[in-house]
Amino acid sequence: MLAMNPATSEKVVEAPLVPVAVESAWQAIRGSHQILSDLVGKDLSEAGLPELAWYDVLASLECSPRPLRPKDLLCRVGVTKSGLTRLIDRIESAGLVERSSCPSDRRGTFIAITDEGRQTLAAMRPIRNRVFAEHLEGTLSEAEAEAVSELLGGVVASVRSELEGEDCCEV
Amino acid sequence: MLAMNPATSEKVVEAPLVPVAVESAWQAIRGSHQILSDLVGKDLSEAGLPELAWYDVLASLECSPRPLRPKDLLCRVGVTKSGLTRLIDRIESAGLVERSSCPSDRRGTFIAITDEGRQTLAAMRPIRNRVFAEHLEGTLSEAEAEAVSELLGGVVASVRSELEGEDCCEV
DNA sequence: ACAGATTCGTTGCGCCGTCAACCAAATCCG
DNA sequence: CGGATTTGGTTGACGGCGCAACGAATCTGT
Repeated sequence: MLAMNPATSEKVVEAPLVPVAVESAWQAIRGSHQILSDLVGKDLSEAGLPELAWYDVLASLECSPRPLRPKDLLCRVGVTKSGLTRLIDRIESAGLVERSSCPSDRRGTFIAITDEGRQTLAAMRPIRNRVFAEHLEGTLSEAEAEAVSELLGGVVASVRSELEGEDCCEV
Repeated sequence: MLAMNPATSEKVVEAPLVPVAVESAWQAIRGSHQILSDLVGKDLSEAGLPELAWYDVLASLECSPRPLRPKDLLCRVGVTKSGLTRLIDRIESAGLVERSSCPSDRRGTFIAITDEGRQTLAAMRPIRNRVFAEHLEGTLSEAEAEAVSELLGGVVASVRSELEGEDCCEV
């Protein structure tokens, strides 16, 4: 109702106009994230791992050559400091990790994966992989997966660099 | 340690082996989802919209030609029945939507967006769009966004069709 | 050396979400 | 029709998470 004479004005709106492609890309990201998280989370929880985040913690701990501290884990899991404290509490009381004190910094805590934690992780890994293998078979070729990884990885890197060390860090 | 003679066995492992591209695509999906949700959620909440999900509800209600009921909204937002009930509770007590009874099915409830809800949505839309415009500018071209939408949209559709009407439906 | 600022991890509080149970209404089917 | 099943939405109990405040340890600058 405001644009009375479109022939004389090239841009009648100055609000940022997001192309439909971006909008639907965003919806696709949300959708795929939710559906895949659900799938993996459900299978893992049926196999005995209560939360998807446990997997991230255990995997990060196992593949790291040196002992990790909560602050190192912060970037690998999508929670805040306090959330991480309680997450570790739970995993520890399940016997999969162990806290120990860090000698070089007496505020710090080392989080170490236990043998049981390693066994659990070993049991969960194929389950997790099977979900991807089964549900992406024939839908997302390796080349396509690489393209997704390239494009979205670029987005993540770009946004991270804009925020310039606000908090995150990623793998 | 098990594969003693790789020359004579083509496949030594039978556990599903997920290609690295799929793994990193998954990480990219998670990362981009988290970082973009954070960005949008933070901007919207600073502008007065407490949760990102409110936007989805309001937008769904506004663009629908006919009145919607909770069960219709279930697919648009990533929550369960009970979660949706309470979500609507909150939005309603903020005055942005209104419940009314559905005449054709007396178990049902109509959720209608109020004028205030429409105003709020109108105020939020450009804020949300600005986030994408600013942070994807120069990082994700329209063609690339389309590619992402195509690939991940395909994944979503494929998985949904496998699950064959388990629950979700999507836009 | 020392006061102030910063970092690391924990904790109290409140909000939000799921699960399971529930009630009411509708649908199915002999 | 009339009982059994299914569907739509709400509620109670419970658990996870973020925010803000805290205490302890470290770092900084003079």
